[in-house]
Amino acid sequence: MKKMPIPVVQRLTKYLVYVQDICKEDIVWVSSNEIAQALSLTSSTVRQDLSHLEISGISKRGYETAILQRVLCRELGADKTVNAVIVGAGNLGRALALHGEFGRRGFGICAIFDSNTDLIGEKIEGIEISSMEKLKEIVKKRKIDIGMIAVPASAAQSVADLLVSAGVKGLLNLTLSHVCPAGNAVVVDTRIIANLQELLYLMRAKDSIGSGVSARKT
Amino acid sequence: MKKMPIPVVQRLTKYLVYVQDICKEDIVWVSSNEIAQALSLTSSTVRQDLSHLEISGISKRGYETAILQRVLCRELGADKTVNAVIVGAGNLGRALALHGEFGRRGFGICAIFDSNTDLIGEKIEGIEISSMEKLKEIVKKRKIDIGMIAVPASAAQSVADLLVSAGVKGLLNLTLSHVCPAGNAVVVDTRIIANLQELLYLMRAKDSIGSGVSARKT
DNA sequence: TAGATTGTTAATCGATTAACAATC
DNA sequence: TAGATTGTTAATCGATTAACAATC
Repeated sequence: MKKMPIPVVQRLTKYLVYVQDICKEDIVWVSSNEIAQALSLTSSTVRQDLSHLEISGISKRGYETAILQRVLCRELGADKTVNAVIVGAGNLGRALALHGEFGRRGFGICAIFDSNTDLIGEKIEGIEISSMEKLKEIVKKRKIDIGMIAVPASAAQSVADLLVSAGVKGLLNLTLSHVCPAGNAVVVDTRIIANLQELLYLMRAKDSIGSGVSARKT
Repeated sequence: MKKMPIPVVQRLTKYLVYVQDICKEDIVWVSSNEIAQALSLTSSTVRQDLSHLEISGISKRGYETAILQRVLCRELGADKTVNAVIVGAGNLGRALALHGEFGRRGFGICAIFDSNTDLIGEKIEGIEISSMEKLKEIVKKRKIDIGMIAVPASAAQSVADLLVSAGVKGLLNLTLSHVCPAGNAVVVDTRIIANLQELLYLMRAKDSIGSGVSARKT
């Protein structure tokens, strides 16, 4: 029951989205095979993953969608609101603040910080941009758990350190550079640009566009 | 030399960012151990990964940063510009269009599409928002390779199908729902929200915040 | 009952780590 | 030369897949 492997956790987040969808369509039962089909997985993987949860399926029917949704929510912590702040009020930071999905998923953006003093006081979605000097105070006072780093790559590490010293427990790094997990905070990278490069590699691997480097060896 | 595992490709993108950084600082040599330290890896992993590349290090010195950078660029296709379009001119789509990092990394945003006719004609960073009806034509004419999906989750699959039928070879899915790879296009998910849930799980696993569900079993 | 689907164990597959000879 | 670092092989570790008895 304890300590799921990361790949399992990542798939659970997919199951949750899918199950929420079909719940809305009033589908009551779902089998491991249906989940697998919908998410391009195998039913074996799905059953293996779900075995980490406090849920039992029923032969010939599968899993009750409502229960599955509830259990997944609880396991992923999606049933509680978590307080987060965004550092960096550039395009990315703003998009995050404006992106309604966070709120819907239980992530409450409590504040936005930026080092550009011209921006201080401006409001985004009702959330005021504050100065970096106030970060520590606000994070402490409002019991912020998560900091999202949306600053230029070169500032990422110092912002991470500041957030952790202010008491944040988890960091979402939207930068493309590596952030060393200071203290015992956890860091997860979003890696949008790395994802694009990964995509490019997969595309070329598939039908060998480009490069044309014929593995000269011997 | 062919077909690297995905985890290796993902790390190569990190190496590239790091090596570009230290190149700018005029550092000429870097050892597997230094790379490992900087990116929270082991030197063994780094050497294993670099063995997939057409590069040789030198005992006692390591790898020449300039060469390493060049080889990584080539391997990841980061040395050529790739044409991409964004579908969805909401907050996320706009942030992507405005995010200079794409351009700097060789991803040229050629067009933005949206189904909201009120937005057609508006310009973002000099790129005009076009109607969905023009997608096929523009993708074909401008030889677009990559489509970024920044629409509501419910529309993701149909947008994906449209992009693929227009000739796109790769899809970056910014939605939180699963996109089935149509045709032989490749899909990579960014999963920002899933990343947040993963982060939350890791945070709780670390110092057991929340849940408090004591694995009742037997 | 017959057939479908779970839950779980065992087998396979793949990735990471360790170790060490080669080499600069 | 001595010591550091590569490149690579082998060992370990972990995740996915296959298989199948249990069960509804």
